[in-house]
Amino acid sequence: MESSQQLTEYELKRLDNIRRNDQLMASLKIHSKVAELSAASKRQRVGIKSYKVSPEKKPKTETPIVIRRSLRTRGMPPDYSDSKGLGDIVEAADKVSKSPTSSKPSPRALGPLSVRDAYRGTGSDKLLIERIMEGSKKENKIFGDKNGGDLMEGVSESGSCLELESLSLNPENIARVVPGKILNVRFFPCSDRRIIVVGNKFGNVGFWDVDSGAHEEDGVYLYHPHPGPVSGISIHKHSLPKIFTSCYDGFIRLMDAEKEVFDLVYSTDGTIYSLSQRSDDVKCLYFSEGPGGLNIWDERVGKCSAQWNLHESRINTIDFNSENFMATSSSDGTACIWDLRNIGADKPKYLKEVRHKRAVQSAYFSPSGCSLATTSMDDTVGILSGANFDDNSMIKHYNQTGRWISSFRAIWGWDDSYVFIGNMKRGVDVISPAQRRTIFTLQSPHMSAIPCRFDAHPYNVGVLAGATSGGQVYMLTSD
DNA sequence: GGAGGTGTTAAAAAC
DNA sequence: GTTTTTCCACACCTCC
Repeated sequence: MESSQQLTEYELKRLDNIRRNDQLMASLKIHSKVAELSAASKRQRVGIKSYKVSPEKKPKTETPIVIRRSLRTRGMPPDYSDSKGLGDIVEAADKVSKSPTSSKPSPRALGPLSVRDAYRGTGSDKLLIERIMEGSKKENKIFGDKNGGDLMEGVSESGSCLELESLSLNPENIARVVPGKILNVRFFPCSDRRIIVVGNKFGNVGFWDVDSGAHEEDGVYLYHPHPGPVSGISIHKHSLPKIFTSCYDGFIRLMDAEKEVFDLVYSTDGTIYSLSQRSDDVKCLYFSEGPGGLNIWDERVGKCSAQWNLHESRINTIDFNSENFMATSSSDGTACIWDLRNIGADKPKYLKEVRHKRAVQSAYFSPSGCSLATTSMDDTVGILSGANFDDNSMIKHYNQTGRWISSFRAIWGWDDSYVFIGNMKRGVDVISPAQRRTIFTLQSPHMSAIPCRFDAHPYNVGVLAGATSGGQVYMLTSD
């Protein structure tokens, strides 16, 4: 064994650096996060696609190391007057850092974060960035040719476009994309490719390029752009290289694959619970903030163009149909439909309200826009349909997920025939709104955890992504 | 009425 | 293989 006297000056200096880095990391409380990610990478099973974490990587500008305590975590009500857009960020950072009582975020942490610095993988993410850019160029060309129209493969004019019995899980289509609980899952809106984006409770954003073919990274890429749980992911069909993500800690970032940066779009002391965009508007972001607030961020003016208080408690989802209607679901036990042309600036008035007995986790419009599906902790899935959404039916569905599993959210398939929702027996329940009952349950021996959050591929009928609270993603297909 | 405490639940991590 | 840990939902209970 070498004694310290035999160490070279360089080695001593290096050990000293390591010791000081350890102290710094301990003081910033990120040791646990690193250990967690390293441990997770050791545990992965052979044969299952998984993220791989680089243990050495210590980025210079790491957002998560900033101890940033929001008003909420300090037990104080949110101060909406302090919400800052991009134009005011430097000023906001200065103001906070001068405060003697609050912890001091680095102003750099409030700026853009390079994709390279946010990356946590072992290999290169060059292939992913290339794939995203390729997909974007192709989609933009298609939309240019088709004058912006949507094209869905396999949709027939009448009846359902999907044979339920053919929906299955191929063991090849399983990947561990991030560590921990997934809160959001989205397909990249690209017609000839399956790229799945997820956000987890640690602030990671993971990508799974399903059609990548076998290579070192398994097509799985892990980033860490946020300090807290990722509450929303939005990728507009007509603005493809741009991936918006929001987090509980009050940040909205834009991953621009072209610029290779996670830009900071919006920052607030409030909690951001959900994020959405309208299909006919690429310039505005709709997001929920604090207990019941809903804001519209307008990119053209660089600030919020509207701020409403629509609910008594947090807004869990925001969705739109093509008729200027917006649906919100809230933990106050209601879901509401709003007419955006006539919402009322001061005292917003809903067009329709659905009352559940407990918190409402989601409210999504059907593909036609004529129905609404709500999911509530009161063990029902509500279907609102008919003229003026006057018909309301409540379908029994067990939704008690406990605290470790993300709450269930019923989503629509590729037409108005079916609604998909997870169940506690590691299956996917299919509800028929017409029959007002669960008509089918998809189960697979390969599904080792409960799929709780879903997304239907926007162009490929029968391609359904289910995400679990252990970081796994299942891609069901109907081949 | 609201602050504070607790039970629920499944999967990963640790043993 | 078994036990421990996770802990940013929510509902329900008690106490003040």
